[in-house]
Amino acid sequence: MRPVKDAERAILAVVAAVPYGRVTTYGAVAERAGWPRRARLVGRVLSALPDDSDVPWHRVVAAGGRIAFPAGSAPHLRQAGRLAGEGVEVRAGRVDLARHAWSGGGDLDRYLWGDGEN
DNA sequence: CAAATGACGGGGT
DNA sequence: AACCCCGCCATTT
Repeated sequence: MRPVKDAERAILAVVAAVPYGRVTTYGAVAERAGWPRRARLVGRVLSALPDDSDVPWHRVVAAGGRIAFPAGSAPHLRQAGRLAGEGVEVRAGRVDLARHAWSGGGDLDRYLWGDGEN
């Protein structure tokens, strides 16, 4: 089994667990998915998502709360718009992580690695 | 097969 | 804050 496939599964599970109105970073997702220092891999996986995907990719931002897409680009505006729609304030292409960052938490770890399956 | 690329991150200037 | 540079690594040139 190609390792990167496993990573993809875990990464998507983590992103899917980010609550409405909260955000997290590529690095944090990688860490949480069990692939420390693989932030780029997270970006790669998200870039492959179909447009109709239910995965809340817009809740994932770069380090420091910065939106990873070039300012003014279509994807950038799309992400900023979705975040604003959830009550997350986006200013100068970035969000205040201190205020909106997702603290992981909950039953995610058990869901991923916990007892028995998955 | 070597070099470039990118939805990244961190440190230094 | 704004850059620049380098480490990182799967993919694509």
